[in-house]
Amino acid sequence: MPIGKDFERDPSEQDAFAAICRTHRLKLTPQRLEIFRQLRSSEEHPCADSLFRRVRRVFPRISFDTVHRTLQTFAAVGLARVVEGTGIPRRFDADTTPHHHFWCTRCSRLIDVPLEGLPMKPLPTFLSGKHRVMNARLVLEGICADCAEKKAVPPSSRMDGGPEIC
Amino acid sequence: MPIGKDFERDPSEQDAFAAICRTHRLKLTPQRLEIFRQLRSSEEHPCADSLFRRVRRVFPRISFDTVHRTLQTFAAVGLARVVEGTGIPRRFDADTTPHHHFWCTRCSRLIDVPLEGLPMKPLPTFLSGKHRVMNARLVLEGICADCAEKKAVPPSSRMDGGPEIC
DNA sequence: TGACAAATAGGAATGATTCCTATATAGTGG
DNA sequence: CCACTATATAGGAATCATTCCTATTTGTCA
Repeated sequence: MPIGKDFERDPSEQDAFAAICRTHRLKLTPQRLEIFRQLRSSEEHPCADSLFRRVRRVFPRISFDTVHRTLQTFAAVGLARVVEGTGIPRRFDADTTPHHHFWCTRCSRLIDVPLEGLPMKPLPTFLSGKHRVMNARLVLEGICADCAEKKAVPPSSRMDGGPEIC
Repeated sequence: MPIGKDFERDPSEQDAFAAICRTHRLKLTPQRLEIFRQLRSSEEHPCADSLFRRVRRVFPRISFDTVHRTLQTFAAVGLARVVEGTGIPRRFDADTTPHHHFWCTRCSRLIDVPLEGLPMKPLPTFLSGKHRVMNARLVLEGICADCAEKKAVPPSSRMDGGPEIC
């Protein structure tokens, strides 16, 4: 979905981004603006390294960490979304019957969600008549009840050495 | 969903697993059986390292690689599913309006899927009245049209050095 | 303008995953 | 039951994404 093109040519682009930054109390740095521009103008759901290579053409001294961290910031304030690659180690399920999962983004716990809660339509065999669909994953993200309770207690202070996250 | 307990006590467990292995032309090794047992009897969607630590109690000399590779094999033949952590680098999307994605498991391309294709019900605010839901991700997995075409050509033999996966 | 909190650059450290190679073993046919 | 072969395993090394650390720089606000 090409949101990018119009935004790119819009002379008030910087103003718009400035407003968004102000809303989220983010400092308006030229690096951030460029990272945002590049992300907005790309349609292929880029990874941090891909954006790093592009932004580096404008800011040759920018570090990968800055790009990566900025993207995380964008995701945290709702300026972007993480589509794939949540960063946690691969998690397996022996139950191959259709069901969904809830993922606690704080403790990484995964909880089964039966289909009754969120019934899914039969998957299309082909997307746009071209791409073959083999499988689907629906993950609800949020904070589990346990984490909501003990939100003030950092994991490192737990007596049992912290939760078994997987 | 506790599939595990019954299976664990079932004396024909080994026979069942042997049959499955035969179907998929996998050799029936004691390591594989034990990994399968442990995965089946766990309800927390474990990662490879967690299973490695458990299986090691039975096979002290087993290597992490064996556990990890075996889990991948199970996923490939449908004996297990990968719930989270697809192993690819984080991918970002500046389009935060509700939509889904199709992920080509061969070339890692991500393609937008508009809601019209698979309309999603409004998300529950709380799951089981306890877990707060903030977001949802629906990813359809499969093989994209491009990859289906050039299936016989390994990526390394492409003249352009392979696709830009992100 | 000056002070301060936040952000950046650069590099090092971490952690998951994959690769490599020698050895072992399950499955198969004689 | 034996030998053969393809497959699987153990162990360690290499790779790759991500995160951490620290000194320096820079927006922002008074």
